Amino acid sequence: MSDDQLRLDQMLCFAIYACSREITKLYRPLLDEVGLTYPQYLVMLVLWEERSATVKHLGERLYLDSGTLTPLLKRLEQSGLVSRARSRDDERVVVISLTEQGAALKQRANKIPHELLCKSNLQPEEFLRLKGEFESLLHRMHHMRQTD
Amino acid sequence: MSDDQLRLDQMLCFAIYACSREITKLYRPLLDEVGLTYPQYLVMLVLWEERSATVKHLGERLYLDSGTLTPLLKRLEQSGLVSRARSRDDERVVVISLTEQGAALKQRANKIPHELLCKSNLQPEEFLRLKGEFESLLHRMHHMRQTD
DNA sequence: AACAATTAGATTGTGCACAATTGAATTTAG
DNA sequence: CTAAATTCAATTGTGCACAATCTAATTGTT
Repeated sequence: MSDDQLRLDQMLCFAIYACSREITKLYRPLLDEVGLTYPQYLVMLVLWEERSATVKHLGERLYLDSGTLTPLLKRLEQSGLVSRARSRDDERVVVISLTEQGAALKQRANKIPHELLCKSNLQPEEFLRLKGEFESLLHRMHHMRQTD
Repeated sequence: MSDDQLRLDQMLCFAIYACSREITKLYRPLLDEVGLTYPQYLVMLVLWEERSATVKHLGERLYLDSGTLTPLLKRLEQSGLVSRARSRDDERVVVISLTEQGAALKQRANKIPHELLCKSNLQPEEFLRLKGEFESLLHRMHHMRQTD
C-alpha cells in the first residue's frame, strides 16, 4: 500500500507540471510570431494592463523573483519593448515602462488568447471552471507556503 | 473588448504555470531531505515502478526529451542512484537501471506523498477529483499538439 | 544624529526545458 | 543487398527558475 503511494499516475503534482509544459508548447508557435517567450509574454501582459510597474510589483503578480526577472527584463529592453530606470523617489526601485514599440505589440498579441482557446477545443464555460479550480489551488498552495 | 482578452487574471495558462511552480516549492523541503530535485524525483518514481527503463521510455512517461534527460540522468548516476548502459540488442538504446542505493531510497521517499497531501490541506476525494481534471486536460493538450 | 534592521534589485551558481543539430545504429525500400 | 529513411541518444545554445549572497538605499530605534 505504501508502494502504491509513489506511483507516478497517482501524482497530482505531475499532472499539473506536465500540463503546464504542454500548454506552454501550445503557445510557442503563436508567441514566436510576436518574438516573445512565454515568461516574457506574462510580463508584457502586466505592462499592457498597467503601462509601467516596478520589478517588485511584477514579481508579486507573476510569483517570480529578481533573479528571474532582472535578466528577462534586460532582454525585453534589448528587444526595445521596455525601458528600465531607477525611481527618483526611491533609488532602490527600478521602474519598468512600455516603450512605444512595446505598447504597439499589444495589437499583434490580441489574437493570441482566442487562437489558443480554439486550439484547446475547450468550451468557454469549461475554460472558466478549470481556471477557477487552478486559481483556487494556486492561492491555497501559495498561502500554505507563506504560513508554514 | 479585445483589451480584456489580454488581462493576466483571465489567463488559464498563467494559473496553471504558477500553480505548478508553487507545488514544486512545497516539495522542495521534502525532496532536499532525500537529495533529489523535483524532475529527478519524477524519474525515480518511474524507476521505482519499473526497476529499469530506456531514456526514450522515461521521456514518454514524463514528456521530456533527451536534451533534458541526458544531463539529469548523468547527475543521478553521479549520485550513485542509477546506472546507464547501452543495450546489447540495440546499440542506439540506453537503459537506465536502479542501483541498490537507488532502490533503497524508495523507503525514505515513501512518506513524501502523504506529507504533501497533509501540507496541501486537500481532502482525499478533492485531491482525486482535481487529479482527474488536470489529467484529462493534460491528455487533451498533448493530443492536440500531436495532431496539429 | 547614529546605527541597526529592512527593503529592492542585482549577481552568482546550479539545474532544468527545449529547439536544433549531430552521429551512430537500425529499419525500410527499391 | 544497398541506399535512403528513421530512430535513439547526445550535444549545443538560449532562456528560464530559484536559492543564496551581495550592495546600496531607506526606514526605524534609540
